[in-house]
Amino acid sequence: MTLVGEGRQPQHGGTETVKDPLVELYDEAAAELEKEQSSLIITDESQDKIPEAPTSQLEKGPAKGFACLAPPQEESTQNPNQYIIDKLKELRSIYESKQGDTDTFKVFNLNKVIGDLSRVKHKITTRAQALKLQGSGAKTADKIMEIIATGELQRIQAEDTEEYRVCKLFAGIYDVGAKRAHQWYGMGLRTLEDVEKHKEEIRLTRNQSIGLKYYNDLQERIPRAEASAIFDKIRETAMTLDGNATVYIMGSYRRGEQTCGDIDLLLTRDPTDGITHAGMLHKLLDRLHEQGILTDDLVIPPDNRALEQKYMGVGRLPPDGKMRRIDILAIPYDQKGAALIYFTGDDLFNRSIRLLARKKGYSLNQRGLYGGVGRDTKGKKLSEGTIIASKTEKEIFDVLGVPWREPHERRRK
DNA sequence: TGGCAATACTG
DNA sequence: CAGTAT
DNA sequence: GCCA
Repeated sequence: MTLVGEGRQPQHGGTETVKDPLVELYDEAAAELEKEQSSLIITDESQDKIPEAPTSQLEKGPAKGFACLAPPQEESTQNPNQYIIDKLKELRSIYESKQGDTDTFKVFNLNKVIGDLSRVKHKITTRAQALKLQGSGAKTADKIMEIIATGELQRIQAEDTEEYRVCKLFAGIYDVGAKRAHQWYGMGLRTLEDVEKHKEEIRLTRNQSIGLKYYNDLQERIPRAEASAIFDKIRETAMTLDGNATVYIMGSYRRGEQTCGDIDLLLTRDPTDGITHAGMLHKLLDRLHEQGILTDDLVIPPDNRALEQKYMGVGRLPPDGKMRRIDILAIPYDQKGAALIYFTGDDLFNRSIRLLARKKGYSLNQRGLYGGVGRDTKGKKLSEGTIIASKTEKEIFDVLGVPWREPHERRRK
């Protein structure tokens, strides 16, 4: 066991050559890591040999567009394009609240642009520069130029309607998305009080009621120190159940962010003594309820003996902390690496690295990296394939030729 | 012009 | 299956 | 919305 010392490592593994002109940046980033977060996350990254890559579709590494291959973002320095980023985020928020299929991908695309924009260190002033950003085409470049020229974006003002605002309010309720939000708007609802008042007619689900009940608390970010305190309590409780339990805190906390959207925990246990964590999650949940840490369950794992389970719920720092979203993922010990990647995110990084895996003939999910995956002509998965790597993050990164990225380097901002 | 990550739960 | 969530 |  080493403390977060997954270690930095060569630029690429496997057979691919990912050219990376900014190697120095990695070293700088590495030098400035080793922060408080380290002490809490214990990752056992044993150095297993890396299996050979399957016959790859790609001769040379993908040239661009993979956030997981891009150099880490600079810390602290105020971004010179912040005002552009802010406007694009507003636009993204509008697309998010729409229902159409294409809107989803506009969001997807804007995420790329915003990601690249927050990574770029020079101020964008020309259309040519705007066009160079990843995910930025003619339309986006025009928008960026408009923001530069006027400080505004007409598109935003046009779409900033009552319906948009109300739907955004509704979609803040857990288990309410764009569809239901617009549906309720169409029924004439305008406020959270309206929703409460008409809960029978609109057949508010159990989870939506919970989401509504704690609306304000759940909208708030969680201070890092509080997340840490909740994590400590839960870990202690787990340790009383089984001294060999392993509990990690993941998500935005592991990425080193100062506030977290929710608390993501990972639960597992080294089975070398013949004992697994089977059944442990349910016991843990019971204790956490007794302790007043957990107050409401959103999704309880159906099979309490399974090694892989996902719990979603609401809880707080007792006795009277604000209500927080808490997820606990139990996973088989040997899938720790893949689970760490999945649960650490961020989502853009995950999508990027999964896309890269697929392009190289693998498939990556929360359980591991698979080779020999059968896919139809459209890329739809037909067969599972065989597991290639899953124990450590590094092992998976190596096979994919992804330069090592510390958790705090996996965020787009 | 089709694809854009991959998977699980609820009603 | 549609919708939501991670 | 962008890109292969």
